[in-house]
Parts: sequence; C-alpha cells; structure tokens
Amino acid sequence: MAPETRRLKFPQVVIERESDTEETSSEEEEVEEEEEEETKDEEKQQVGLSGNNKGKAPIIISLKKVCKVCKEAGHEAGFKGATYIDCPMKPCFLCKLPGHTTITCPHRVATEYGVIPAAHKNTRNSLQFIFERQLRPKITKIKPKLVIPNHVSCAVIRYHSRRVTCLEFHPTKYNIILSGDKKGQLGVWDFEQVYEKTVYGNIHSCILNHIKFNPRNDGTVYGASSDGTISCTDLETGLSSSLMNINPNGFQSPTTFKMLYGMDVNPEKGLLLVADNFGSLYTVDSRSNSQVGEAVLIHKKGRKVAGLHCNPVQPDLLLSCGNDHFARLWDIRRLEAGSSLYQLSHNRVVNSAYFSPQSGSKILTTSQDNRIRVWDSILGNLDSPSREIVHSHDFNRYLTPFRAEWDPKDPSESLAVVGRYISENYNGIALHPIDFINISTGQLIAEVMDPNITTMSPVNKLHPQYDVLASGSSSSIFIWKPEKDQSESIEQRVKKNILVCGKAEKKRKSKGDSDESDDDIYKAKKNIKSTKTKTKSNSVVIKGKVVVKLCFYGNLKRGGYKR
DNA sequence: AGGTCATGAGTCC
DNA sequence: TGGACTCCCTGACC
Repeated sequence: MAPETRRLKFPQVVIERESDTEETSSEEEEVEEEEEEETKDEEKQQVGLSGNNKGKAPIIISLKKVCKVCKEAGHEAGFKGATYIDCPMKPCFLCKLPGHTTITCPHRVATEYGVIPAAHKNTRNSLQFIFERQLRPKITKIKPKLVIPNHVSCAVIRYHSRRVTCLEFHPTKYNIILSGDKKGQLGVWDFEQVYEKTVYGNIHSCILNHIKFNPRNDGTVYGASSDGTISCTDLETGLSSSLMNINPNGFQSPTTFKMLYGMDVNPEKGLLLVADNFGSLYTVDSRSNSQVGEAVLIHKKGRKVAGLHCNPVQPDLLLSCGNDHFARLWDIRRLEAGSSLYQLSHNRVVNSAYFSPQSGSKILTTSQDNRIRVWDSILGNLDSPSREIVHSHDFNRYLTPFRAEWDPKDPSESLAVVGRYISENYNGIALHPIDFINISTGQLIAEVMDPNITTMSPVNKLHPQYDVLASGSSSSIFIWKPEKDQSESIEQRVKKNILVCGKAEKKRKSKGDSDESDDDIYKAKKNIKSTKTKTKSNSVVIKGKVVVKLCFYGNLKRGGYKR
C-alpha cells in the first residue's frame, strides 16, 4: 500500500493553541511546548492534512494545561504531593454525590455524619424472645470498656509473591495465621515465632478466595479457588486433596470456566457451601467428600457470588452476597432458586456480608458504593438497612475487594474493622489507614497506619482471643499488637520515630495540607526511603520498637506534624 | 530507570 | 447486548 493512500485515512489532527495569556510554570516547559508545537505544525504541513477527512473524529492535541479527569482547563486533578486534588466536575470520590469534593465532604470530616445511632429496643415479639433465650448464655452481660492503645507494634512478613486475598486465624493455636494469595498459595505463619512460616504453593493454580477451617479437625483447612476447585489441606504435611472440581472438562473458554468465590461451613450438618462466579451454590458433604444435590442458582445468572456466611447460632441460615448488587438470606433446608427469605438491596456489588459473630442477629455488608450497611436485627424489618456508613473502600483493579469485618471479641457487636482506600496526607506521605468503626454510631474509633505501609490494606481480621489485628496489604501480612508499655506520651514517641496507633481525632482537619511545600514532601519521602525496610519475597522483617512511627492523637493535627 | 502488562466493574454508545 | 474506554493500584518482569 502506498504511503499516500494510508495517510488519507488518518483522522484530522487539530492543534489547539493556548489562546489566553496564562503563563506556564517554567520557562523550560514553555520552550519544550513551543518546539513540540512547531514539530506538529511541520508534520501537519508535510502530511498534507486538511479538514476534509471523512468518518474519523479529529485528534485534538491540546497544548493547554487541562484536568486529566474532565479534560477541561482552569483546574488540575491528581496528587499534589501526598494530597489528592479532586476534579470539581466529578462527584465526590468518597460519598459519590455531586456538589462537593472529597476534601470538603461532610463524611470525611466525620464518619458518623448522617448516621442514625442504634436505638434502644423495647419492642419484642415472641420470636425474638425465643431467639434471645437461645442466645442468652452466649451474651456477656457486662460490656468491657473498649481500650484503644496509644501505641502498637507491628510484625511484617512477606512470603507471598502476589497480593494477599484472605486471612484466617487458627481457631485453637492462637499464634497461627493462615493466608491465601492471588497465585493460589497458602501461607501458615506463627507470628510469635516470626521465622516459623510455611508456604504451600501447589494446592491451587490461581486465586485462593477463601479459607475455612474444618470444624471437626482444625489441623485441616478448606480452600475455595478461582481454579474451580475446593481443596482440603493438612496443615502439618501440606498434603492436599481436591474435594470438588466444578470444571470437569477443564478450561474450554473464559465465558464458561467457573471459579469458586464464597465459601463457608455448616458445622452442625458437616456441610461445605461454596459458590461460583455464575451465581450458583454447591453443597458438599465434608464427611463423604461428595456433592449433595444439584447446584442452586442463588444470585443472578452469570454473576459472581462473592461471599457466603452461615449464621453462628443457627447455621441453617445462610447469608450470600454477590455481583448482582444483592445480599440474600436463605434457609438451606429449603434451598431452591428464588426461595430466598430476604433480599438486601445495594447500589453496587456487595463485597461481603456477615452475620454478627456472637448473637448472629446483626448483618454487616460492604458494598462498592462506598457504604458499610448494618441491619440491627434479622428479626426486624430487613427492607432497608438500619444504618449506612459512608466509608472509602472503592473497588479497583489489582486490589482484593475491601471487606468490613466484625470484632469477634466484642460482646456488644458494634466494632468493625475495614481498610481505607482513600489516602490521607500524613506528614507528607499518602497513607491508607485501617479504620476501626463503631457501626452502631458510625464513629471512627481508631485508625492504624505506618509510614512504611504505603499500599492499601483491603484484607483485615481481628483475633478471636487477643488484641491482635492482622492485615493483608499487597503481598505483605502485618500483625499489629498493643505495646506493653503505653505510658510514654504520643509526642515523645513521635520524636523517637516509634509506631503509634492513633485514636481518631474528633473532628478531622479538612484543610491544612496545602501549606506544605514540595521540598518538604521530598524530604519526608527521602526520610521514609532511608528507614524503609525492604521486604523481599520469603523474608521476614520485624518492626519492633525502633523503626516505625505514627502520630495523630489528641491535639496533634493530621498532616500538621513537623519534625 | 522506565515502560508494559495483568485485570474487574462501571459507563457510554 | 456487546465492545471500547476508563480508573486516587500494585508489583513483576522486561
């Protein structure tokens, strides 16, 4: 083909000149731009482009400084140092409503904004009475005081080569934590004997979505994977068997290959419940390792079932959530397509839905519409949630979906932990804290972060017995514990560069980052680089009492601390 | 050191 | 209905 004919098919190239007198920030840039402009002009002439091209939209090369989000001039979106400046033309990145940006969003200023606190209930029907009689022995009468540590220490391990997808504490060996990753590897780590770790790499061939302990033998675990199999692995030997493969004919095409996502066990009946990315639920008898009955469509056909949870008190009650924007309640004794007891509607994909850990009477869901929803009683009105708490946990590529998790130790069932997507400028570094939220009031109780952890922590689990938080951030796992000595003041510790866990400030500063010069930010980043402990694959690094720092407590203002 | 790729859901057409 | 395009991410691999 002759070059001339090819050229004729090119769309028109229009170069928009900067018409106003706005000055560019540096002379160098100006020169570069001018040069570029000239070159393009030359090209235009050489190529002989005119305005008579048909069928192709013109390519506009603009030399104006425009917003990368809306392509309009007059403002610029993106990170300015460690603070993200929103495009004012877009809805708020936090609450998704138009009219303001994230910086001025009322939900950012106070997480409890717009949340109606839980009411003291007096109305009781007979069903509720029976349910509570069943629960009574399990509920502690006296609520222990919630103590938030001033300082926490952190251990970090990196034995996964891909992002962490799930975490599970051992139900009886309290120092052991299991982790799964995107590659399908299963990690076993003793976080008290930090070098005691094992990685089993040959169980699954891709994403290990959920891990569940065998309720009859805590030496074995089940795994549900996107490779379409359920595994049963002996933790000591690493020997694994496949309980089920939902793709008996192997990989045919991406549109037919089934992946397993949600999984839970019904300990009373010895059943393993798993669900796939096409909306179906499978039931497996864990004693005979065989599928029971046929797959049942529990979510919209073709949509992923992201999570399953059996009620801790009445395990026949199943909660599912999925890509069809619904969470659903089921009675597994009468399970068939369309037979859900309730449908809990959401605006976006539901990443997780959990019953409360002790009474099983509350429901907590995390949805991609940046809202955590709470239903105070499964015996009450489930038509709409009791509370919606706006919290930044957007979905994004290459991130494990965020899941708000209950504190299994909290008898009042009001504490949840969830990682935060949106970053805050902490002393010149953009950090993504892990939030402790009172889901009865919407208040942010505490936030945990570390300047060395610049990635988000979408996976979090609170220990069933101890004051320990486990987080999966990218391919690393972090264990946070309160330090024994809490006597030192925050200010003293900040001076010493020691890690601190901060109580949430009552009122957040919505501005105040802007006074930082680029130079300050550069210095701060450089400082972090020098203290940063590089965690290579298969290495263990302990951050005890020396390296890490954190601030923000009491009167220390976010982003305002200067050394 | 810097570019490329992987990748999932929403939105627009 | 399906394809193209976009996104406050992250890390491995060239």
